[in-house]
Amino acid sequence: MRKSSRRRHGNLRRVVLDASLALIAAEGVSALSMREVARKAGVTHAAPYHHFRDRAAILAALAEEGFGLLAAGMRSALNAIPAPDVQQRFEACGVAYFEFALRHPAYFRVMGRPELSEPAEHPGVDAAGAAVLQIVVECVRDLRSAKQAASTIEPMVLVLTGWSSAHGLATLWVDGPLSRGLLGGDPHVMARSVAHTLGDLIAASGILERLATVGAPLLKK
Amino acid sequence: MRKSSRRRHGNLRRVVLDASLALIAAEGVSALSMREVARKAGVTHAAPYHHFRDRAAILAALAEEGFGLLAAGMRSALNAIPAPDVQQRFEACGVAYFEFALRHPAYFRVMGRPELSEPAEHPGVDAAGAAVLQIVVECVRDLRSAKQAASTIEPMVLVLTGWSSAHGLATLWVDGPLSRGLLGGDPHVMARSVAHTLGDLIAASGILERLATVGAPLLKK
DNA sequence: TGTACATCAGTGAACGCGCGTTCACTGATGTAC
DNA sequence: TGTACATCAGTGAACGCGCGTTCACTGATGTAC
Repeated sequence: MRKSSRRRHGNLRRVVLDASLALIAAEGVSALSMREVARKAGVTHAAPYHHFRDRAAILAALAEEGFGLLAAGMRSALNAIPAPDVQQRFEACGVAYFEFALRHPAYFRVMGRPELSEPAEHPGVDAAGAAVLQIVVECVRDLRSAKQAASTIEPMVLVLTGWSSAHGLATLWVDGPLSRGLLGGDPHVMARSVAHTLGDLIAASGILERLATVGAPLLKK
Repeated sequence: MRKSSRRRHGNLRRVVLDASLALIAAEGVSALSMREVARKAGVTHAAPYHHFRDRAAILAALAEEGFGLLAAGMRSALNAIPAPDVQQRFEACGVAYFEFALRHPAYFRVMGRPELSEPAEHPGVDAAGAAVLQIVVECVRDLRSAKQAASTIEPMVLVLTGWSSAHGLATLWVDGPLSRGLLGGDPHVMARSVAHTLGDLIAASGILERLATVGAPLLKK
């Protein structure tokens, strides 16, 4: 490639974003620096300044893009399931959320640390995040008409569910949007509500009697 | 304070750890540098090297300490509830986990990013983390004998529960111990298991019929 | 179609800064006698 | 109790490095005529 052909890149904004994603996926958000990303993009370290004011601007662009992709993924997962199967749609919603994180760890990392994108200066980020939450709300709303029986649940899966809920709520508070008033609640009440919900669900589902027989071997360990 | 009185600190290891916690709580893990922490500890920038080999050694010490505190908090919460109340104990377990994160955000941040403490060089960290998981497993094991009826659950709380579970599982995979083989499973199976568990529990609990009447106003919005 | 010109994305040198790490040092403390 | 000495935690100077940011510049591209 001749030196001259690198002028008037035309595409640098996208190239910088992709290079940032690669960097963040490989070494974490803290590895993202203007100079390193320029290096990875094959461009002088001052070039990205023509497209992004600073590091936070790159992160904000990635966060907004990521929320858009996540929302699209969840909507597409939901569309693949007939409207009457509300429980499967609810489950698909959670699965899609996780699958997104698995497929796009760099986006997920940036989205999970809203303080890095200086939300006050980039309102689009919060708006894109709110759109995702809206999907979850719709899923739960749809659940109101469902009536299905519980199947067998393995104890270690119950452990994982409980752990995920607790860890997720904690993360959403400590490093996420909950502490910034998203659902506008007291964190202690939230914690007790979620824990109590899981407990109630477990108790009312009749799963406990089955655990005694079906799941016993796994918990022996 | 005379200059001479600062010699033979005697306490610097603890002071450095506390200064690190303050730094991490205020500005995140990436704000922790050897020089900044020394400055905050009121000591020359080379002094901490007599107690910690490098930055990772400080983080490893914090992570191990944090897991110990979390385990102690969970055990103490469990001990406050009579053994027969297994569902309340299960709920208290999740609440204690969250309360820990709320009270000790700096510890929680470090614990949630195991790669920073170079676990290969600091095996005590993983051991301390495993001890916490063991407590959750015990809680679920105890649940096998419980039989209680579900009370009323608010729809937004159900949203929060689902969101927390999905976000928690995703975080535990992307930036946490799950991807390092802790429960030794395929992530896609894990995601489907957790989602299906929640769905099953919701369906089997009979909560759905009640949502139609009790929770309707909240979902209208 | 061909030419002259304006634009502005990318260049490369330069600045000051905080960082990690090393090193010979020094002096407060604890111990042996 | 008093003295001499060994220890080693903390000092402060020094090194090289990558970073963010600025700046005058330059030359490929698009447009007007």
